Amino acid sequence: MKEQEKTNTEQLILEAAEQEFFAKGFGGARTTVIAERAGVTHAMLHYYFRTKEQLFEYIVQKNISTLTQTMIAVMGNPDAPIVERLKSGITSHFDLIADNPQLPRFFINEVLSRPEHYHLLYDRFKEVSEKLFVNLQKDADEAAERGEIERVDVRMLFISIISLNVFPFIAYSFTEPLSSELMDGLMADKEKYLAMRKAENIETIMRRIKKQ
Amino acid sequence: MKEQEKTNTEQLILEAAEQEFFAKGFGGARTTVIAERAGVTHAMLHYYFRTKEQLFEYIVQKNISTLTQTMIAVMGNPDAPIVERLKSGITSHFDLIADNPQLPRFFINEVLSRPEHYHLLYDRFKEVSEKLFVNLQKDADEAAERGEIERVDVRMLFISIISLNVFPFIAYSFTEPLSSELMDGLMADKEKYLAMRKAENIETIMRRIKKQ
DNA sequence: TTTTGTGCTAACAAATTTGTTATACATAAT
DNA sequence: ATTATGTATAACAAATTTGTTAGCACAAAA
Repeated sequence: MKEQEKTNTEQLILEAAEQEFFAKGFGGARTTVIAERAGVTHAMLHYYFRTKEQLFEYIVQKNISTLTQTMIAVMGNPDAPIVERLKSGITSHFDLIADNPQLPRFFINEVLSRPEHYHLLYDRFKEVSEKLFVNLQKDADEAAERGEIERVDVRMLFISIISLNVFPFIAYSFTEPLSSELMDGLMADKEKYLAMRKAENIETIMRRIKKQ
Repeated sequence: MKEQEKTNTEQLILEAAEQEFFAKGFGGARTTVIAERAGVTHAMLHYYFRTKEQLFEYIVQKNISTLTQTMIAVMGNPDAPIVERLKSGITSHFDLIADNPQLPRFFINEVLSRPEHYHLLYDRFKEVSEKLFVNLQKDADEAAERGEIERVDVRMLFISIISLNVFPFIAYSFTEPLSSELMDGLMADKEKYLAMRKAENIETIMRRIKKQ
């Protein structure tokens, strides 16, 4: 049996565990609930994963690369001109988060507070980001030199993009049910709302760098 | 004894509980740890607050009005011209969050997932926000009519402002330790970094509404 | 002085949650 | 056919966490 091919029970446990840990965090999640959700006996959970801690660890490992991916996505395609590069960066980052809407909240809550995980994430991200940051800043500086855009600090831009892209998903459970009445149906159609947000975020960042 | 004047022990418990609940959430927090942090016996916690649930409820109630305040702050001073109004709105919102940096994360994690609290927050916020939204949109529309700013949907602007202001605090524990090396010292001086972020957020929104 | 009530402690009980073990049973290897 | 192996269950044990109780000390009221 290959590494990837997990037994059905194991898969069921992993899927249920991810949902529970994403929803309640490590401290709030209950292994009995995970077992129930997976439709297996409680003992099976401890058979496949000795402890709750190990099961959690597995879920973290499984998702850590996706998160790194999203951070790198923001940097956009280094071969495209700066404006296109940023547009594509924002777009692909937004789309990745849309595919994994619970991921940012999970990592902020559970991973960053634990030094072991934090450092793992940090190392992985650092590996690839350093060059990309320098490269992106160089691109931006050169474009500014040519008068195409304003001179900007790409690290600040990076934080703005992540804020604009991630926060709406973190707060969606909050904003969505509020929407119908309070926001006058702004988010009634989720697909439409997300498309609007994505366009708005691109527009916001484009205007931020636009030469005046 | 007046309502507000709590005994010392009760205060100690409340302060420790807030820290614990903010840090770990309801499920993750332990009443024994709260008691230890407060420097009182475990029985005292149950003496003053019958259950963990009640203690949690108390902390939520205590903080819910602050959160509503922050949301209203974004709307700015309705008497000022639109540009000033938005600038003051962003500034006061940012400053309020800076004073209560753990509040957004706490509410997103703990309150919005619980319908009882969610509805309480919703009702409180709705009370005041509806008129403010209509009023702000009217201001914006009139200014756009006069050619002072772009025509914008203030609800989208509202979400952008909150994203830009709140996310850096939600993710601070994440971004800060990363900063020294990875972000090349961007956040080394916290005060300076926050001032920069605030200015950046104002600049970003101002450019978003600027007539082109 | 006695009584009453409040804040408190220590020990304990109950409940919940995590983790283990003894056992069964199917399937594949010897 | 027998043995070994992996998957499973049910019942149980251990640990953790929450909640309770009996009673002490001390202050204020009767």
